Amino acid sequence: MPELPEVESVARQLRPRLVNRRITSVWTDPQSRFVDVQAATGARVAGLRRRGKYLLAGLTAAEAPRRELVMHLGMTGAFRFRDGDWTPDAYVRATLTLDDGVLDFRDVRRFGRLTVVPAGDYSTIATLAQMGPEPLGPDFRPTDFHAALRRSRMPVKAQLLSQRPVAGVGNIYADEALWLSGIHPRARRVGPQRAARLWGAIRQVLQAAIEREGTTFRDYQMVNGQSGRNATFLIAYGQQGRPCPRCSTALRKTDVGGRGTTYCPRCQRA
DNA sequence: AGATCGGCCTGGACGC
DNA sequence: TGCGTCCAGGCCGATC
Repeated sequence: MPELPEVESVARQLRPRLVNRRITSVWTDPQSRFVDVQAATGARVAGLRRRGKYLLAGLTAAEAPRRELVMHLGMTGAFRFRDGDWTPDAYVRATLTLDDGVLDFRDVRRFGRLTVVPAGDYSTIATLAQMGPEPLGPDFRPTDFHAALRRSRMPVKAQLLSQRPVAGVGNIYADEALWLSGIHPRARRVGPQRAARLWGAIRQVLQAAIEREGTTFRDYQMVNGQSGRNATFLIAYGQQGRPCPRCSTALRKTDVGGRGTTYCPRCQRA
């Protein structure tokens, strides 16, 4: 489940090997969620950045308007270069041939997406178009965050997963941040003080996870094939039945907005 | 227009 | 052993 720290780790490994390369040909699996990726053929990759859980590669080509290759890893997406230890793989859904190598997009469950759009035009990608501020950037401020949470009556966890109040938080880090800030995932009203605590908790759990190159719970792998090291540091996500480190109450698993949710029934308050 | 819910997709865990 | 069922969940689109 690649969320912001996982996608950031992928971006850091992908960037030096993709930027300034020319894409000489493109292959995509017709059964997967790919749109206009052929339009990347012949272009040069001018830059690679992360926005929430998306990777955005700027593309330049002679006699053509600027475009962007938008990449989302879905649940099981991973990029791998065909290096020395490469072997054929039935789960490769797309291949970008570069002027100096071959980059595969492997995705067992086909939730990943690759799309080429006019540069900056995300109108066909609603989640990206409506995405909230980067949680580790200067535009993410406690007061604005509180105001954003007040604009909806959905449970706070569902709001986080919507990507609108803040970018890049998924199921793992939502559970972690809500535990850290002592807020019940089903809370529908979060006051300014609790919003500020959640603001800080989101930044804290994401920053720590980036430093450990993400959480590998099942499938997530970096471009070099390695796993992230954050899984053993999780306090809430997937830890149902274990004692809460704050109050020793057994963590409970429930369902919020159709997503598995683990929380402390005693010290996370609605 | 916002909220809700089912569908997508596959492998793995589990029960009988 | 083998089969069936359920679960994981980011995002999208249909529907209310």
